[in-house]
Amino acid sequence: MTSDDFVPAPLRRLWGMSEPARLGRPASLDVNVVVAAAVKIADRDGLDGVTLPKVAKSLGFTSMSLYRHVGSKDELLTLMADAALGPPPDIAAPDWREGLRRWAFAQRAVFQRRPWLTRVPAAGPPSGPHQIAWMEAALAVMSGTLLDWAHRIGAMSLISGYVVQSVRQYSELAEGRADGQGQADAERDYGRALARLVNPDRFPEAARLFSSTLFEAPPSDTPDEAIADADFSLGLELILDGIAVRIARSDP
Amino acid sequence: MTSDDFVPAPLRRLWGMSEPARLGRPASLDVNVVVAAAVKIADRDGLDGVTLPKVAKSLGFTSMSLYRHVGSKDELLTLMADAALGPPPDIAAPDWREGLRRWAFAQRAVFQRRPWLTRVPAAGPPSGPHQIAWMEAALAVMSGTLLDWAHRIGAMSLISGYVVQSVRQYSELAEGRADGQGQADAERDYGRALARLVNPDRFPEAARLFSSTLFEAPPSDTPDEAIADADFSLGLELILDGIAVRIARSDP
DNA sequence: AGCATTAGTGTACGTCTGATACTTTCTCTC
DNA sequence: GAGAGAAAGTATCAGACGTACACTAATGCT
Repeated sequence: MTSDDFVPAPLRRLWGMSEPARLGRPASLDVNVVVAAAVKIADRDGLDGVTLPKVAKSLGFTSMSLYRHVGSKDELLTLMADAALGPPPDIAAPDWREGLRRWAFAQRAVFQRRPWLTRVPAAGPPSGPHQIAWMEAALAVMSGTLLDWAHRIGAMSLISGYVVQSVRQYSELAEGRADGQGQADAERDYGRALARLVNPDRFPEAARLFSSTLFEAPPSDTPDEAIADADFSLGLELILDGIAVRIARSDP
Repeated sequence: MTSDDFVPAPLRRLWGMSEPARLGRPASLDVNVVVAAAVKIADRDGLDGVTLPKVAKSLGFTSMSLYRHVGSKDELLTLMADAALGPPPDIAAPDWREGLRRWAFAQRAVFQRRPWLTRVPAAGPPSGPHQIAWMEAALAVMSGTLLDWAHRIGAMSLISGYVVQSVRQYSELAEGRADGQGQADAERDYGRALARLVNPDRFPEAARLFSSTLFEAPPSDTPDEAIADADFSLGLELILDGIAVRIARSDP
């Protein structure tokens, strides 16, 4: 409708540039209220629990009223994602490697707190103010290196993608268990079931894997969280090693 | 119900161990037919297009009839995922690095052909025969290295997660565009829009990025596919570098 | 004072998953 | 060779969801 500086409406909403509208009936609702209510529901019921009727009801309005403020459910999801991400913490570190490590762990902490964030479909490249702030943090960490822009973005996306992927996978598996079974127990059962199904002639390596002790009892006093942390770090350090190679290579 | 070897029903269906049932009315439908129909619909309409009524209708049955064969929609998705993945191609290669690279590209090709595969929620660890076959292929490639099991699985998951993540991201963005706009054009618009929104005081690095020429015209004769391939390779080679470091380290 | 403008509502439609209780069609046993 | 019993497929139904459309209600500008 309006065109303050040729910025489209969804972006204006993302960046909080909505003018309060000087004519007609004043709104008792605004984007931020709607988004906050939606986030609260997602925190409680997951992403599928977020429906327009439920969000509206939690605010004492009808479903259709929301469309005055968000345009579509997909847009609501985008707004929720940026709001729920929040600003990045301070990750000041002595070197790029420690900085990126902290960045990854900080992002992971946010996603673990709100696993539904990892399932919001990306409607476009990162565009929200919080997303940009996280981006800034990662770029700042790498600003001392000799990497070019493409590699900086590549490294950042790789890490960020890894974090998303690993948290989503972990939370999907945790949901799949659902009963009181812990990760360690589930892995043991998994290993045993597949040891019976996997034919050593067709799948020699996999058979060796499933008859190895890898899935059997971890010392049992190891909490699930520690296993998950170790798995996560293993992949992350691998990525950081790769980035290190690249940095060393661009420094003659 | 039955208990051939204490293998639960969903796994029996995955591995094609269904006994034809010797009593009662014989089935005119079976799991494979249902799954094949569902896959065909997913290929045409995406994952959200797969609904029990539609699958049933395409076979000339009613929705409820499917429950005789699949148990739940989630189970159907799991079955679809393994069926659609298909067996891995031959990726024989002179060394682990080339082998993993081919493995990654092969997986990417499958996912690009069926982007909905990247959105099937993981109901459990990889358990289907095709998933195991792909696993076998990756493990075989690494069998010459000195990595321990944990690192082999870690490397494999990292690559596989990267492939999934990057194809999903790419296809989500492509859907988001929807109009005839290509990737290059969209990136240019994105860069310009954000150059206006990003305040250089709050986000100095990001501002430099968006005012850099990175998002501006790639030579314009570069097809979208080539951009995507280059982005994908950049991340993949980074990961492979990381694995190389790890392999070198375990070889004294 | 009253009109253009904006906020929020009511209703309706087509869609989905899955529960329950049924009819139909087959094989195995007597 | 005839039913008994078991499994396959159906009919109907309830509760939800997203959103299009046309409506009423409330306000500030002129």
